[in-house]
Amino acid sequence: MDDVIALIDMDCFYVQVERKFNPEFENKPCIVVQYRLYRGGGVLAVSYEARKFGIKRGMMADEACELCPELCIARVQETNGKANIQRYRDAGADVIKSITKLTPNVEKASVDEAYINLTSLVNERLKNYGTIDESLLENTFVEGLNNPEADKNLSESVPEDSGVKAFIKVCNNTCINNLKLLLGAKIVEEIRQEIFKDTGFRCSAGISHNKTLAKLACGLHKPNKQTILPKSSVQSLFNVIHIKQIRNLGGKLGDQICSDLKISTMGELCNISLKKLQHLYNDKTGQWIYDLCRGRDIEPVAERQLSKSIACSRNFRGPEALKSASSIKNWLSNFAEELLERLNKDLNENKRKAKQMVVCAKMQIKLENVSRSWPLTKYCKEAIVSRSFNLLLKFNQSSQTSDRWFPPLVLLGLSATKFEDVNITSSISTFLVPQEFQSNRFDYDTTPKTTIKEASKERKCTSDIKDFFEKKSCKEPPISMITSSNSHKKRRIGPLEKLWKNKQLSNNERLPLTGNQLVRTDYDSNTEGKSFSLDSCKSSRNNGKDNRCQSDTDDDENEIEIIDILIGGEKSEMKKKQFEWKLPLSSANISLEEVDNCNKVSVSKDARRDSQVEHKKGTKSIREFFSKN
DNA sequence: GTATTTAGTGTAT
DNA sequence: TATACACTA
Repeated sequence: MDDVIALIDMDCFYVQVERKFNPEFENKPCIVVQYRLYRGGGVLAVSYEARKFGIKRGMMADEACELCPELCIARVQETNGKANIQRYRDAGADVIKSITKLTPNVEKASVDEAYINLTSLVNERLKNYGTIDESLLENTFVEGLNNPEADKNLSESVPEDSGVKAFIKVCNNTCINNLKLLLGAKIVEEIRQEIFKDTGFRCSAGISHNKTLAKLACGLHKPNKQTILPKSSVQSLFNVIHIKQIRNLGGKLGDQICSDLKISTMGELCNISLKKLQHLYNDKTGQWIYDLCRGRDIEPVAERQLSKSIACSRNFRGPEALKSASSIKNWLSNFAEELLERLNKDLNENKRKAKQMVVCAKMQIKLENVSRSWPLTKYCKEAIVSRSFNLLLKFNQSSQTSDRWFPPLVLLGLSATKFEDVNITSSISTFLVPQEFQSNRFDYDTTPKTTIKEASKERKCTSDIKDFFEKKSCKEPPISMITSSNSHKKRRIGPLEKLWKNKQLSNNERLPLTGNQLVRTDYDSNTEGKSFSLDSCKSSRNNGKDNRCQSDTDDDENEIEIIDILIGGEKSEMKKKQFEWKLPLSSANISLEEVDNCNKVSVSKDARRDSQVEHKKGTKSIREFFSKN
């Protein structure tokens, strides 16, 4: 309850995005529509000018046009006979990126909404808090202290009393939590300005102590405004708020509550005993409702700026219902194609790969929903199409010798989930680690990396790597000098090596290596910074008591750090597993080769096994090399 | 004759 | 884990 949570909600987001492409839509009643054959298509977003005509989201476009003949209509792009909302996804990602510049505690809640946990930022500011001037909160309202009545009979140019002045007074005299909300609102004003500066998009916001209250507050003043909801105003607000207006109560549960208890407001819900709620709904839900109507909600803001799944589906209603195996296969192929395009874009931008695929369908008979899933091992269209089709075949009641399919499908879709990091070092380590110790024994990091902060870190690394390999005539590659105390020469560290070092910097602990010869890296100036050779060198280590590798020189120390990362030490450490290098490496080499006019990475190693030296070499494209598997 | 659609998250079993 | 379902914008 001492937390400060904000919800940012983009105002009629799709309309704003379309206005960027069609500036003539600015300041006019405008809607965004998807499809057109049936009654002009469905309305997805409505500008505030158009809302005055009574146009609502979910209406059909023909209906909307009747309400406002001069309505501007933007249509969602279509690819392969299916609506494609990538434009809005990309715009949404830009907004998240902008917010994340100020704080990483951002949860993407939908394509146009994000929760922000401002608690630590606010506590920072609290330390050197002087006063906050009303003029810094121009677009802020305070629920319960504002006075909408004040100007009702006055001219429109007189603004409603926002309540900010009164709230500042309250903050100075009373509760620290109100002051926190005030500081939070100041930060949100800044965030909203930043979003506008970066993207040109306007948004509304709510500032309160939890997600549910922030969401409710956000809806109180729109568009391009923000609202503080202090704890002291919650109960009186709840007296006029319908149960179904509250987040997560807008569906069947909300209906159930209203009809079971013959009530309609959150205030009334407060009069119901915990026991009764738990009896009607189950212990967990009952407790949750009991807390919620008292303004309590403990759901944390998850630090997550990327989607957990990427999906692609379409309805086939009425006559469109899919009635043949070939049409189903065709659509699966379209979906797989779109999905793979998005998955590859995601892989590039966010360095992660989906590990599970789900095919879902709704059958016309009984409108029964079904889904089947399988482990996704490679991004391959044909594999996805045949696997999903074969799984669906089990629901086909027609003879499989004919093309006829029964019951017809009214919905079909594919969804990719269970994302895992593709780690830059992992492919190198997978190669260097003997086969028999890979897989189970050596499970790379599977903690989801879904924040932009981390993703952009990775992105930066990739471009360094690309630069490293792609600059064909780089006489003096960007070099950082490392001096060693007792070494006779200065070692030059090229960008790729630097990258590994940088990764190490974020990792305090190191991995114990046992019974190994360590590998040494040298920068080869003759090849203009394009290759490394990794030679064996002598080094001993402290036997496990200390996690650090021992070495005689600073130089060795640096090298060992690099090698730790090379073999995936960082990842093992995170999983609290100890990695042992069973086969001593005598040498390893990473280099760039030109094959078929393409730059390829070649990695080779010599490992000693039963006094035999085993030589292995592999060549991959740069992209393959840096992706997992 | 039909008809919000599509894409997400979270929970229960 | 697999599947179904609820809820949301």
